[in-house]
Amino acid sequence: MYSNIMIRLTPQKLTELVAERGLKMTPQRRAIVECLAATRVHPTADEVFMDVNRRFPMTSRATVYNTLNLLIDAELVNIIEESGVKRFDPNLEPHHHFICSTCGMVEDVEATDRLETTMLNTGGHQVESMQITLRGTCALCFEVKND
Amino acid sequence: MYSNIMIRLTPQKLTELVAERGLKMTPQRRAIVECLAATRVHPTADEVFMDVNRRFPMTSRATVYNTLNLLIDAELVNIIEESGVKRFDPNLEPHHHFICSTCGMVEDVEATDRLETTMLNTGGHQVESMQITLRGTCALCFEVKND
DNA sequence: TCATGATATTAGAATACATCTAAAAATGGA
DNA sequence: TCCATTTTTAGATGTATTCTAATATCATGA
Ligand SMILES: [Mn+2]
Ligand SMILES: [Mn+2]
Ligand SMILES: [Zn+2]
Ligand SMILES: [Zn+2]
Repeated sequence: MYSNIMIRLTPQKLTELVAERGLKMTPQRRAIVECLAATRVHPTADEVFMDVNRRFPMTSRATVYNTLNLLIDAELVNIIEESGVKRFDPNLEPHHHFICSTCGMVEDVEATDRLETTMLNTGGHQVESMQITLRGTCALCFEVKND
Repeated sequence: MYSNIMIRLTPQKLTELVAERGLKMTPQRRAIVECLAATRVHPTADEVFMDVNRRFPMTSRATVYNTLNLLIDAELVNIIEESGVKRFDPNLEPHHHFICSTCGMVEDVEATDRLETTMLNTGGHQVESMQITLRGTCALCFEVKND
């Protein structure tokens, strides 16, 4: 379903980030990155917090938020906002998203060359990124609805 | 710059909404809708609150939020989330957005037929809408940066 | 017109998510 | 191992939004 050449945040990338910024490697940072690297569900900060605490209790929310913001700043994770919460995306491959209006599920949608070459008139602004969000009803919710 | 056939929220549409839902027409609702109908800046709830209060003091935040949510629910305004705040969009014409990473300005970008006919593989989900967000540096911020 | 019941508005409390603080703990190089 | 520096922590604070319940307004029809 997913190609294994997908560009992703990995624990190795954390090591590089820590090295090049003169930061320190800590179990919390490693646990947060391992959690992100292992998931495709675009977790919220709180979901990361709960997941990390399952394996490494007493990790604080502040550390989770600090680390997530560090990774955002280093462009090793992307951020998606939906219904007032931020979701974190470790998939670095340019891609888009489908969001289910019923269950809130966020799924990756492969980017096509056709759509990347934007024909949009952007009124003289410098465009640096393009993100497409598709909304609708996911296959599962659609099935449930027509039970 | 903007076509005048643009589909927009109008005070008349509020009147229809109020009628078909058995709601009441109030000065607050009218003022909020007039504020939205007159702007192209995609205001936040607080910006609507302040604008409405300039002409109609003592309007509460609760009423602004209630009315905005009523309009969202009736699909007479759309919502854009950016940096943890919701922005409200009375432009009902299908269109996209450019967001300046420097000043936060949100500007409409015309939708093209070419891009509307999505070629994306959506994994069997029912797609109901598609929204493109372009990010970058607006012309003004770019000019300031190269002063 | 006025009374009545339904709906809307209000100020402020409550909630949710995120950031900040400052004291304690952990890290890694000398 | 020591120590300066960085990180973590619990809880406080901030910010955006929703909730509450008392009061005000509206619209209907007697
Ligand atoms: Mn993704
Ligand atoms: Mn718009
Ligand atoms: Zn769903
Ligand atoms: Zn700008």
